[in-house]
Amino acid sequence: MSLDVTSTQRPAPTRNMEQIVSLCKRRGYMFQNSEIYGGCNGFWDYGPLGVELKRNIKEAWWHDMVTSHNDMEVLSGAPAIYSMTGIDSTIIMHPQVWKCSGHYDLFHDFMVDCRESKKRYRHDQIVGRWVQAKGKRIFATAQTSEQELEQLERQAMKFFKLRAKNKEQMEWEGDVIALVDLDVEHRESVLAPDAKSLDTLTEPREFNLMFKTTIGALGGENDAAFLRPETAQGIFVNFKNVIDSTRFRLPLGIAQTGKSFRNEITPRNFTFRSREFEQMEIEFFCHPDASGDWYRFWRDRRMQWYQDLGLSADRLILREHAASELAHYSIGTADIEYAFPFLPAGEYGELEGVSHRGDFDLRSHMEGKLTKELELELGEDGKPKHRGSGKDLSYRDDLTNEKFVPHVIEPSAGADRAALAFLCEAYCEDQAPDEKGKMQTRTVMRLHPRLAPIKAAVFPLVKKDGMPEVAKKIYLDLKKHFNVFYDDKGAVGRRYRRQDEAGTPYCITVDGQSLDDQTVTIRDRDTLKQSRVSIGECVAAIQEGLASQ
RNA sequence: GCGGGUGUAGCUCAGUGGCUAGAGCGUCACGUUGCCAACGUGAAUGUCGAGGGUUCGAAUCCCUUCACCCGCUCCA
Repeated sequence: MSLDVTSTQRPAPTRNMEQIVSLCKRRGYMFQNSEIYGGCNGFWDYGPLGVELKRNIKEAWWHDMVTSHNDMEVLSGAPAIYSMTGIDSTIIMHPQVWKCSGHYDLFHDFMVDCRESKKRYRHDQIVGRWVQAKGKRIFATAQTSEQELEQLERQAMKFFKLRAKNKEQMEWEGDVIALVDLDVEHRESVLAPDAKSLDTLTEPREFNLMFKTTIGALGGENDAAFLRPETAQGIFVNFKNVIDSTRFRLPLGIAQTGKSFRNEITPRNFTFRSREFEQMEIEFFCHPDASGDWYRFWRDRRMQWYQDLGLSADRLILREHAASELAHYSIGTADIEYAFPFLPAGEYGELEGVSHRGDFDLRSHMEGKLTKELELELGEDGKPKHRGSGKDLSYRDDLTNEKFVPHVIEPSAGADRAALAFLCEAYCEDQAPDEKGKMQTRTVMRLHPRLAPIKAAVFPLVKKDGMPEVAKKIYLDLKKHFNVFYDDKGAVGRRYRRQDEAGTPYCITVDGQSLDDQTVTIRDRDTLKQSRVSIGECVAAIQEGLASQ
């Protein structure tokens, strides 16, 4: 006897971030880290349900991209057959890795704040020039840009309260010089780029965007190392090892999941901007001539993956970076972005970046840190600023005998951001009838069955007449295949609703009829429909559900 | 880093100097229950974010600090 349910159509989900955060805490998806001590800014923990969700996401990714990859046939949209494999590298690596990758220089910016305008600037991006008018001499500044000269003039005119026609009253002296090169004793003459009064800039302060640590119990400054800010470099530095230790041939993708660390300046938006986060990255190595086609293949394939696991196409966009944003060696970079509920309408947050990186990374680890123009960056002494490994990371095609430095396509996804997006997408309040047939609000997490922390719950309809015994046996049988949950407490309707909030796609109920004919009902989370199957068919029925959609 | 807001039970929140800090939901036990949370009875639950101060007395006023949210900034 199945219920007569009318609310099968899917209403527009309520997407209130506060309610989602509240449910995450209440049901054990996510907790603030070190909460009993007041929390730790930018760090979040996964609870009993959250850890299963995140594991399922990572396992789905690894399964879909790596272990189940079909390397015998050309995939739809792919230029050719290709191989996939994986590695697992350490979080702490040789410090030179980050110097050659560019992270060391980029992640060590000195910043100055303006006390008046509250703006923050990179210290090395401010330039200025001495100027004198009305008997006063100041150092007017502007941010480095194409219009920096006009900006300087405008800043100075504003300060001296001069009209455009009187601007010749200003006497400029010397060339435009970087603020970095200005003598510190002149600080009180500096007019900040957006200030009206003098001397409003703070001391330059170092922003360590990488987490610094020390190798060795007695280590000092010479033993400084960094927690990786991305997993990608572990793949690049192991490229040669993978090629030499296997019989893989290009094109080849090497996958890795793992924690990365960045000192985000502003951790914000629940887990979206965390300082410790987990990545799922692929570095796909291919021949330079085909790299454009592979880039488009991966971009589209990764976009489709999120949709296959339930993210709505309406809330996903593929944002191609403009040509002006790209390093000149790159054919393209596309961000896969999701309309998170904490963002204003029309704005999207990045889930994954797919970029064409040319041979930048492998060459950097061969020769040393490269500029964006792919030239070796030199220090003041004319030697390489950061010396590479000197190892030959090029690839020899043993069929054509051609030797080349492979190009790389990098689909780089955030596991925590994916988890957050799936949770946001899944959160839904709909209407379901109570025992009197009156419609009640129901909170349900419509997670894809593959991602759902618990695949099925098993209930005896009532806690008597031998039903618990039958249900427990089914529970133990299912447990060999899936993460399942047993509950015999309270009214069955309440048990259903609890599973709805946990996102459990199926509830199996043992009732009076089960005792006679060895059948049970399976209730679908989204439609509330029940179907009756024999006890022996339960595993197959759930497996079918996991495979569908 | 700046400005604004918030912080009281697992969750949502009430409580603006005066009894032993409350409510709803949730949780647990027993009973009831034969399919969608709100039937009965009973129970547990709080460093009032943390530290310090003022006061006879502080969840409440003051200072410091931490976290979260919003807006700048940042997003390499």
